Amino acid sequence: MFRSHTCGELKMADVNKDVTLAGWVQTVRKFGSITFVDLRDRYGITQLLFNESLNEVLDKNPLGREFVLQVTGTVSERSSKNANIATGDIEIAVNSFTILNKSITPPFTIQDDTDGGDELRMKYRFLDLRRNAIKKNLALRYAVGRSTRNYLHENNFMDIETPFLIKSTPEGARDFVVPSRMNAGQFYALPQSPQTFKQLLMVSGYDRYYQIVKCFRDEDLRADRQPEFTQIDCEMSFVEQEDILQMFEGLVRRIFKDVKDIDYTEVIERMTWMNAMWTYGNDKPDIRFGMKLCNLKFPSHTFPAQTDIADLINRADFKVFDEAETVVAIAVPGCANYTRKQTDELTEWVKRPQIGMKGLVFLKCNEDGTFKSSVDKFYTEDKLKAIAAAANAIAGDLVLIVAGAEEKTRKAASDLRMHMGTTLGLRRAEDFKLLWVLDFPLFEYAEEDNRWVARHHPFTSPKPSDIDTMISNDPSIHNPTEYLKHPYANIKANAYDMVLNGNEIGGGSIRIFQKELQQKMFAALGMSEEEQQHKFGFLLGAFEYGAPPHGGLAFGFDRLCAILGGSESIRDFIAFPKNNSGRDVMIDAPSTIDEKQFEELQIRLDLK
RNA sequence: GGGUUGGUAGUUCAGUUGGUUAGAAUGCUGCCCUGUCACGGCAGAGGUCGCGGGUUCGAGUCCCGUCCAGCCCGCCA
Repeated sequence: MFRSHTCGELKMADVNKDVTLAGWVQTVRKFGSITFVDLRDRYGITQLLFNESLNEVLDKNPLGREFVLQVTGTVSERSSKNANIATGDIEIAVNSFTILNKSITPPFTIQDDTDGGDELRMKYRFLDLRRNAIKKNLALRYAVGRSTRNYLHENNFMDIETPFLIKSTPEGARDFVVPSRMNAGQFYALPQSPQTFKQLLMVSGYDRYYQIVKCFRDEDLRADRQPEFTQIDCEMSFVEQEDILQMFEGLVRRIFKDVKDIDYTEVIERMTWMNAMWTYGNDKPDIRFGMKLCNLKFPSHTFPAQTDIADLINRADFKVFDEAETVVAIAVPGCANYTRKQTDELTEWVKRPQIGMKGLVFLKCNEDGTFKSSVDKFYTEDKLKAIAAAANAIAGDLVLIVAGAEEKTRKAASDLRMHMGTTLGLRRAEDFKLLWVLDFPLFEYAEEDNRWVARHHPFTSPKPSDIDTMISNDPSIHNPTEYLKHPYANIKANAYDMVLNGNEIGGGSIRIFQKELQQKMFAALGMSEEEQQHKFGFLLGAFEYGAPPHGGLAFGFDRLCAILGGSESIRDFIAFPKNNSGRDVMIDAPSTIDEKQFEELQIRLDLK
């Protein structure tokens, strides 16, 4: 045995015990003839005391940071204690030591507040992983995984592995492809999700399946997106939407309890997609704070159930509003005293290409009951008051108004709302609020191909009440400019997303389980019968042998961990992540391969 | 594909209006130090200012291009 104890467990009760520890040298503090060494391992840090007699040996064998050291000694009470670490009451009076391995000087400090930048930390990830900050994140990830497995196991779910070398599918994200040597000229694809396999398992009767599984998508990356990521993938048979929502509310509550010791007992709010877009301009709203959208003007077809209040702003000779398709306001609490500089900064913020607005109208609701706006010359004080009232602004609020094309403006209003929420400190990392978004549209219109694409995926079932509409109508779009009038535009999906603090953490749907409806779906997406057979013949075939009604969902495991850990970026919740360009800078992948490998694959490289 | 911010010592950064020998902190090396725990003190080493081109008497600084990294938009069924 290299050690009798870890570096995190010795306490006052262990005083006078003879122990052997092994770990890495965190710091060396020399005081003439005595030396303190902090020894670190996965469990903590223990202070070692090298006394006068050992110091001479130490001088001949000097220790450096990250040396691997084994020491034997006696646990003793410290004369001055350190309340900051768990073992701070004791130290080890070292009798003998062995340097198990040396280390060259690390390129950055192995500390909570390391001096290393992201790029360097990624290149030396094996050193970065020694840091507490990352260790804590990986421990949290492990805890989320354990909690998930326990809950699903207790609820009769069975973990079944599905293959990674599968078939490329046309819909959805770009596939990562793998050439087949034994089938020259043919390629596997890595799964974007185990979707069809878990549906086949339902056909096979494994009525509660789960897997914590890697998925692969060859798309551009973000702080919260990696080319390979992990999903908690679940599927259930003989269920309706409500059964699934309840089962996985239970899972999330269990995770909150196990991992964060939070009793999330409150009712999880539910909102239709239409309502989310109307109220927040966003299909994954952060509902921890207000600042709801006030729709001053909107195209009649987008929200048919809503009352038009455009008269409030129209025909005031203010061209921006008169000509805009959509005008949306938000009331920012307590910001009426914003200076010209601050409002100018907000204007610049919405004019950035990422937001793309032409400008920003603001209306200050002063504490004294007066109003001051950037459109004073177009609107009377009474009108301004009415607009402020419509936006639910009270004295002291700053009303921000954006105008333009529907989708862009709604998104800008949502982005502005989130921006102000962050600015005002209303988005605290340790406050958690869950939300279900329901009734997504089943289809989206793809202008470039003049056809429908599945908003979720092509296996999603329409709402039961919309099945008839789907079957009895021709999906083809004869008049592209009026696609919104096509019956398919209004079909709602039996799909649901779980949203946490403005992040989509999971999503799923009740699936189509009848062959005919699935074929209708494929046809609606512009797939010929031959294509359907070629790409999904196995699924259609399986549906002929008694497929049960089923549905499921998948959680984004990395993202869920990051949010629970209070981070926007998922990278530090993944042991070996990739950078923005999909590179692993530690192992330097991707990389070129040998000519011999190309020969075996019968592939010739001909880069454009 | 686009926007934006950055690239200067091992590391994290500062660097004025274009002007003498490019600085700080930290890390590293050496010496001193018996109670530190961000130990302290003294001394020292350490730089192709990402790369290429241009403007200029003179460029870390200005211009053009390019590469790399971070964040965002598009994209992500």
